Amino acid sequence: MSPRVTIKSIAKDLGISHMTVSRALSNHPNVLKETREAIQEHARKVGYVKSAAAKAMRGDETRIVGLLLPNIVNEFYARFANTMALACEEQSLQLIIHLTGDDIAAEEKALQRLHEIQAQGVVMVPAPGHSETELTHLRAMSVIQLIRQSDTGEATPSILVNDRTALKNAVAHLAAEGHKNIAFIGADSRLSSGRSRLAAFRAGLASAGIQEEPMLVCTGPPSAEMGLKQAKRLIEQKKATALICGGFEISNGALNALMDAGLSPSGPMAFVGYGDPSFYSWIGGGVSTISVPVESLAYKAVELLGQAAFEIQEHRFDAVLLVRS
Amino acid sequence: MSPRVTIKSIAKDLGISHMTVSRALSNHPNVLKETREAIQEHARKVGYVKSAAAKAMRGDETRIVGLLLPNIVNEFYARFANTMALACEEQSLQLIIHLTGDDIAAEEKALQRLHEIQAQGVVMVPAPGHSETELTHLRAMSVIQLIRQSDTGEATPSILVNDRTALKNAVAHLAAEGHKNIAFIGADSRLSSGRSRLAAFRAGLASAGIQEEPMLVCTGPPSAEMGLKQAKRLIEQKKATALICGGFEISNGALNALMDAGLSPSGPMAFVGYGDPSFYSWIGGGVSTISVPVESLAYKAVELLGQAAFEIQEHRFDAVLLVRS
DNA sequence: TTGAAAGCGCTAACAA
DNA sequence: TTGTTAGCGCTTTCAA
Repeated sequence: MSPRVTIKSIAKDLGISHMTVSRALSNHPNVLKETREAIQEHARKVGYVKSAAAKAMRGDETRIVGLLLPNIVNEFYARFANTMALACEEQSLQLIIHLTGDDIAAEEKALQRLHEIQAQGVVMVPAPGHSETELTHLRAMSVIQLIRQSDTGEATPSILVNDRTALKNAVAHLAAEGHKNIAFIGADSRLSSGRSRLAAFRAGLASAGIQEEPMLVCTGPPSAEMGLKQAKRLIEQKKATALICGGFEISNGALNALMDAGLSPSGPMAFVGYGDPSFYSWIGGGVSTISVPVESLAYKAVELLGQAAFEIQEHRFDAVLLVRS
Repeated sequence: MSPRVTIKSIAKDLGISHMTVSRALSNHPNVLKETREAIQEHARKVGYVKSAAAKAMRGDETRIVGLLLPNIVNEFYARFANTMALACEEQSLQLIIHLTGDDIAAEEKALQRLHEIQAQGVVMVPAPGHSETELTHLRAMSVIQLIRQSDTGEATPSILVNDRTALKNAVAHLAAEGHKNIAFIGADSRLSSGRSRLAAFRAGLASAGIQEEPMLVCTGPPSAEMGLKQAKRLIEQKKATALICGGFEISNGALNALMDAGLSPSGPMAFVGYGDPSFYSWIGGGVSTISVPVESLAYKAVELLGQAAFEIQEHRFDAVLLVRS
C-alpha cells in the first residue's frame, strides 16, 4: 500500500507547517481563507482521513460501542442488533459485534479487545458462568447487561424483560384449554432469567391448581440444541400435552423438534414459544408465544450508552402472551 | 473514571523504566525472570491492557474488519454475518458491522469511518447507485464486494452467486406444472445482480416457449417493502398464477404479501422465493426457493480477508432450486 | 495568521 | 539486564 496520507505529508506537499494543515482541516478560524481552501482541496484530492488512532491517543472519544450476543441468527438477537445498529448510525457510533456462543471465555476475550480499543460502552447478554478477570474490563467501560443478569461482582445497569405475568398467563391459558401435563424447558439456574422464568412457570401451575411433574420440567444451557433435544425427549415420552419455552434459543430449537415430528404447534403438543420472530405467525395457523418488545430494549440500550453519568439501575420491559391459532 | 493504566504508570509504581515494563509485558527474553513476574503480577492487579490506539499509531495491524450490510434481520444476511463473525473470532479479528439500508450516503459514511480506524479489510453488499468519494476509501482498504457488483471505478474482488441455472430451472419447473403467467419481481438494473437475474428469468421463459408479459415483470429497489408492494399488486391483478423472486429482501416481502392474503405458497399463486431461511420449510408445507450457500460465501470472505496479496477476482457459488410442497 | 514544542502510549534502536 | 531517545499523527499551548 502507499504510505499513509497525514497532515505532515500534506504540509510537505504544500510547503507549509503541519499545524496550518491541522487548523485548516478542523475549520479553525485562524487560517487565511485561500490557504484553507487550497489545503482542503488538496486533502480531498489525496484522500486524507483523520487517524482515529491518533485522536484516541489524545483522549478523544472513540465513539465505538460493543455488542456481545450469543449469536445473531436467532431473530430476537438479530432484531435487537439491527435496531441498535440503526440507533448507533444515528448517533455516529460504530458498533462492534462479538458473538460469544454463550461461552464465558469468548465473552472475556471480546471484553478485553473492546477495552483495548477504548470502547465507550458495551451491551452484553452475559454468558452463564463466572470469570474473575472480567471485572477489570467491566470497571473500565460502561457496561449494560441485557436480558440476563450475571452476578459479576460489579454492579452494572441492566435491561430486563418482565415476563412473569406473561408466563403465568401462558400456563393459565393452557390449563383453561384442559391441559394438565404442561411441560417447561428453560435455562438453568446460573442465569437470573432461568431462575425467574422457572419460578413464574411454577407460580402459574400453582394458580391453576396443577401439581408439578418433575419429569416435565427441563433446564440446561440456553441453546437451540438443548431446546431441540429436550423437546424431542418430551415428544417421545408422550406424557406432556403442552409445552412452554423459557428462552429465545430454546424456543426455536423446540419448535424445530415439533415441526420435524410433524406436529402442528396447536396440535397434540400445544406449544407456547418465547420471543416473536415473524415466521411464528405463519406456521401452522400461528404459534402462540411470549412476545418481547425488542425495539424498546434496543432503544433503551443506546439511550443509556449515550448518557455520560451511568446510573446503576434495572430497566424492565413487559412481555405479553400472544395467543394464536 | 480513574486515570488510564499505562506502562509508564506501572513503571512509576514499581520504580523502574517503562521499557522494562514494555518488555516484560511483551515477553521479551531480556528481562530478569523475577522482574518480569513481578511486573506481570502487578499489571494484572491494576487491570492493565495495551492501548490499541498506540499500537495502531505505530503501524501495527488493527485486526479490525468491517461488514456493510443492508440490514441484519433478513435471515440470509444474519446467517452471513453470524458465520463471518465466528470465522473472525477464530482469527482474532474484530468485526464492525454497519447497516446501510441500501443507502449510498450511509455506505460512504461507514467506509470513511472504517478507513479512519484503519480497518484491514471490508466486506460489503454495495448499495445501488454511485459515489465519487468512495474511491478514496476503496483504495485504502482491502474491499470485497458481496453478492452484487457495483461499478465503483476501482476493481475489487467479489463473491457472487451463480443463480442463472437455478432461476432458469425455477421457470422450467413452473412451466412444467402448467403455469403460463409467471411473474417476476427483482432488483433494478443499477445492480449487476438485478440485471443478471432478470436475464436468467427471461432465458427461462424463452426455453419454456413462453412469451414475456411486461405487466408481470417488476423491478425496483431490492427491499422487502418493494417485494410486498409488487406482490400485492400482482395478487390484486389476478393475472399471474406463479411468482418468482429475484432477491432476499424482495422474497420475504412478497411472501409476506401472500401470507397476508391468506394464500398458501403452493396455492393459486405458486411461489418461488430467493434464499432459504429456516422457516421456508415450515410454512404451508414448504416454500420452494432458490437456495444460496451462505456459509461458503462467508468463509470465502474471511479467507480472502486473511490473504495479504489481494487478487482481483470473482468467486462464484452455485445456487440451486429447492422444490418443496 | 503561522509556526514550534510537547505529549498522548507504545516499541525499535541504541547506549550503558 | 536495564534505561534513554525518538517517532508514529494529532491538537493544545505558547511564541513569533
